[in-house]
Amino acid sequence: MATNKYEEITKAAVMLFEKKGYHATSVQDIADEVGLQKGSLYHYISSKEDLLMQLAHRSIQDFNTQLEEILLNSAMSNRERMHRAIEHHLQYVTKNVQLTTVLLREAFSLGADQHQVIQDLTDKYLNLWTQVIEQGIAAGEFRPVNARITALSILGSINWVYRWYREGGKLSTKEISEIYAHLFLEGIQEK
Amino acid sequence: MATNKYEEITKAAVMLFEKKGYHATSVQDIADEVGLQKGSLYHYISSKEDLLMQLAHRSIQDFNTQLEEILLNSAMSNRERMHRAIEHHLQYVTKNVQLTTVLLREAFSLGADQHQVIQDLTDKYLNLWTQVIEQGIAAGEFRPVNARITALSILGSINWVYRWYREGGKLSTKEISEIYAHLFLEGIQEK
Amino acid sequence: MATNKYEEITKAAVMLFEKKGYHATSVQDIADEVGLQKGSLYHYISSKEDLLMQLAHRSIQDFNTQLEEILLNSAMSNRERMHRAIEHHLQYVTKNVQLTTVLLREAFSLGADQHQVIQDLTDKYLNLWTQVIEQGIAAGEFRPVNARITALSILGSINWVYRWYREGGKLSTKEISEIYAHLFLEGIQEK
Amino acid sequence: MATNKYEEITKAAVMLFEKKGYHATSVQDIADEVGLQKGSLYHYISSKEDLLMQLAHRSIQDFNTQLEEILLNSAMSNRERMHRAIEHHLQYVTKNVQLTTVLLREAFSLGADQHQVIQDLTDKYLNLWTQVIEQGIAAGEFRPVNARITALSILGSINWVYRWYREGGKLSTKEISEIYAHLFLEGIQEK
DNA sequence: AATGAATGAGGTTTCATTCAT
DNA sequence: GATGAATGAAACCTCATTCAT
Repeated sequence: MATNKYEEITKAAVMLFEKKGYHATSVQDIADEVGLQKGSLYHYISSKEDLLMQLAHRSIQDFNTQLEEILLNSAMSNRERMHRAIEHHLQYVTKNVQLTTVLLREAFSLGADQHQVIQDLTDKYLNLWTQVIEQGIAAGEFRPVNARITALSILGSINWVYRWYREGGKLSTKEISEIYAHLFLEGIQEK
Repeated sequence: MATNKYEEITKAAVMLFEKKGYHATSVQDIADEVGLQKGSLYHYISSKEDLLMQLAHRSIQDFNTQLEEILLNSAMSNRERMHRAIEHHLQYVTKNVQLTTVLLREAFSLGADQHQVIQDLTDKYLNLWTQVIEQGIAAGEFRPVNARITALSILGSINWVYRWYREGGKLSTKEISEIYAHLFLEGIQEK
Repeated sequence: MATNKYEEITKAAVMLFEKKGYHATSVQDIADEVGLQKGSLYHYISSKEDLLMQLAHRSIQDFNTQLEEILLNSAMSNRERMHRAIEHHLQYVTKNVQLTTVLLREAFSLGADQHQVIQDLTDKYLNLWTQVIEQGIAAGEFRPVNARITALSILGSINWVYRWYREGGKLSTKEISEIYAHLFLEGIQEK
Repeated sequence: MATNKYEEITKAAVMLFEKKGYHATSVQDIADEVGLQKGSLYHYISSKEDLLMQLAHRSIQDFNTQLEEILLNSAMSNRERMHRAIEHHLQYVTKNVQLTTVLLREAFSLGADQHQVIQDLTDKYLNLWTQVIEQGIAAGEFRPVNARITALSILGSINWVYRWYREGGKLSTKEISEIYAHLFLEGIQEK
């Protein structure tokens, strides 16, 4: 099914990094998983850390691309944008729990330079969210909240999902999205 | 200055685990930090992992104790309880960022058994939050939301704070609390 | 000269375990002996203990195989069998003093599980000897002695040889065998 | 019951050395056993190795003393001497299995110098046995066997008993002695 | 006599990576 | 492209011993 060996290695790494953690996964483990010798892996990857980097990078890029698309759609209100952003984020997390876990839990293990690259892309993602909120406030759709803190709080909330979501649970991704969207838009207080 | 060597070791470990991560911190690093030989550390700790365990355990216990106190206070409405719980949680996180980081980021590095102990305490904490929400719903204070998912979303949000909070930032802990409390209670939507 | 690195390691280990003892021999010592880095040894062995296990196992297996062959030879009287068994045992001990020493002196250093495996094979060997004696009694060739104790006493005696035998001594293995065989068959008493 | 602390330590060491082996027994283990701190032990012993030395020394001295007494008894025939020597040796082994084990299994762990001291006393013991046999041959009581090899074979046999003897077994020490004495004097062959 | 903190050397093992074949 | 031998640094931990109190 794997179109090529690198993809295979990548999949094995995601799976193992998620299951055992980056540090606890040895290059040997990955080699075993794809049926190669340890040494042979190095025809495809330049280092274990680089493998992690590629994965984290791919994941955060996906998040950014996805959010940019939503923002570029001029037909939506900011309320709708927010709703869609939450929905897409959660969809990505739940459809790619392992990869998301690698990004959110393991990227910290990267060396300072590489980590900074991921950090910058993460900041960019945060900024896009902040922007949606600011636009919503400007348009009178949202209350005049602190946009950055609010973005951080929403993102923290929906990122956290990788920690508890398991496929085949009671609620569909769609249902979870609705709960989250409603929560952030309306709050829990009875009016 | 240190009243007790074990506390000193504990502090060094928290600091190093937060800065470099558990795996990247060697026993040598800790020994250097407290001015002991590597071997001498083992008069105080039984293993590096146990050191991590003690720290994580202490932290999650603190969280639980704190929340239980709020719940036992019968004079409050559930709305007030929620508000106070958010405030206390954030206060703990911001006053103990390093320790909280060790709990939330590094506990995963514990062996299965130890990790389960922490997990169980964490679940207990989640259940206490869920309980507040359920009581609020029963009392007509909150909308009839899915209590567990809502608890998870709020907790994820306020836990995430360890990832971006830095002492001396623009906002005080109190102000951050207000933003979070308002968000979860009222939502961001303009009425 | 070595056809195979693992054999080389094995030989070095036998030599060192015999000379210095298992505990006093470090993995470093073995590595030095074969001209490898400490870490490189682990391409060939899974642990120092396993190395000991392999050696002990090989040795006791040899003993068993050898004795079984004698027992399967139906052409012999039990007196002849006993004589041959003593001779072969002594021949193995004197031709493989180092390996025998590892088996008899160091197997105790194995962990409980591994040690039990060796113990079971040793018991099996004892049982084969007991069997020869019992058959000899049944056939009227031997006096009606306690077969098990007698087997233990003979085995103790010929095992002990590893403690004093040195190549190039006054007596040949053959001569030593004759002395032992005569002793156990006839006793020392003048008739 | 212990008349003094040193005796207590000595007993603990014998027990532990026998159970776990000299190397696997830590000074901590011994301290725990007698209810002292590790450091406090050194008021009584000069080193762990010295402790082993004292025990081995005591044991081999006992063997020698015992045998010398038998030899000094001029009233006995050499046949009787041999019988008594076997009986006393076995009695010592079975009454002091732990201590005998320490002598026979662990003395090898002593440093070269100390080990030589034990070796010399052991050689002396062997010589006493050889002497009995030689006297018996000279007196026409024994066949003209190789006295040293015969002594080694008998000693090996009765030393080996520490490997399988367990208190409360089917046979009494007396019965075991008879079997051994008979074996070496008469052999197993039916006349 | 007893403590317990501290040492420092040494032990086994793991592991990412390289490279000749 | 694949192997697998080899590296060498670093990891965690143990332990006999010392010594000031």
